Amino acid sequence: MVKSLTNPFADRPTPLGTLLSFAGRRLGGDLDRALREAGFPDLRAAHAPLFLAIAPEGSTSTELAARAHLTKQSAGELVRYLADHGYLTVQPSPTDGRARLVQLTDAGWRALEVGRSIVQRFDDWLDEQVGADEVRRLRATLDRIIDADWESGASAGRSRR
Amino acid sequence: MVKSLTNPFADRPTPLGTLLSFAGRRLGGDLDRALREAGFPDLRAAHAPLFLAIAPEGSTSTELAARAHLTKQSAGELVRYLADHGYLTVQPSPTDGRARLVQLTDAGWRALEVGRSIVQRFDDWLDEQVGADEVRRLRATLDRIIDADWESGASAGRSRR
DNA sequence: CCGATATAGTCAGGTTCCTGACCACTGACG
DNA sequence: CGTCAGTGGTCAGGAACCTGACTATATCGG
Repeated sequence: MVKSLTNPFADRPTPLGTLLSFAGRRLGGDLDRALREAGFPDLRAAHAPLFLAIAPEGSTSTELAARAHLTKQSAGELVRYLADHGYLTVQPSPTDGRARLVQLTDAGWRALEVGRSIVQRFDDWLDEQVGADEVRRLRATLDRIIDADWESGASAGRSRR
Repeated sequence: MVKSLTNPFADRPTPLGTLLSFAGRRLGGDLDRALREAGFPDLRAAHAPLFLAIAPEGSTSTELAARAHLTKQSAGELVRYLADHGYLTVQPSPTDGRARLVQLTDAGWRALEVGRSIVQRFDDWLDEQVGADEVRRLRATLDRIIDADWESGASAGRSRR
């Protein structure tokens, strides 16, 4: 049981995008739970890419957005949340009047370390399940999909984010 | 440019869940766009697993939720939307007074066909990019992740959805 | 030095998911 | 044949994304 999953009728395989979303949600939920159990109930999976994108000397939220593949709006909201919860500070940039510089606090650095070890634990589990080699392939294929450029013909619309 | 992606500092690899979510969003967006261009501006990627989960004779929305890996609430909302837009009908089950039976309309069947061909087009592109073999591995690994059971020790909490 | 254009960030509002709490009906059992 | 655990579905509310429109500052070209 539990084996049925999507699509028992028809020969149609589940669309890859759907499958990726399922898997992403699954892992995200697991990470949320692990963070809660580790004593960081106010941190969630969505914050991970942000933490990883912050340069030691600080970054602007627009930089974070670009590196974390988010819009400026989403990044800005997450930054506000994390600042409110004491994981980072935001101060005006000394060199650019428009920009605001984001930096990790001590609590932020601690959270980053804990998060890293949790993620490591999952990676280890997966290595064991499917093999480190397979995991490498998986990452490579995902990278390929993420910055694919398959609009070939069609609607002209260039530009992204 | 555009090549940097997450995490240029530190040795830390992007968490796999994050990567999966990026890729899923990316493909989802592409599918949305393709559907719009194909003349179905009111259909989105999120609807795909639902269409695929509907049995020819009809299914209840709770069945759809289980097969599409969603909560009853999410499935119910999507069903309402698709019914409002004429892609499916909802009628009381003759055999169970609580249940409501969901079926595809003619428009629903047409949309299903179009969607299938769009997804096929992307699958072909990906096969060509990374090889059919690689894609098979990818699907297998994703399936593995989706119904993984890695809570080993910890918090006892069994049950899921 | 000034106007055009680009960039940093915000505000408003929508979509797709989720959890928790609840009601209505079913079906089994004592 | 009446209670009641189980299940189908809804309501309320929150999280993490998005697009589009806007303001304020920066920078570049003449």
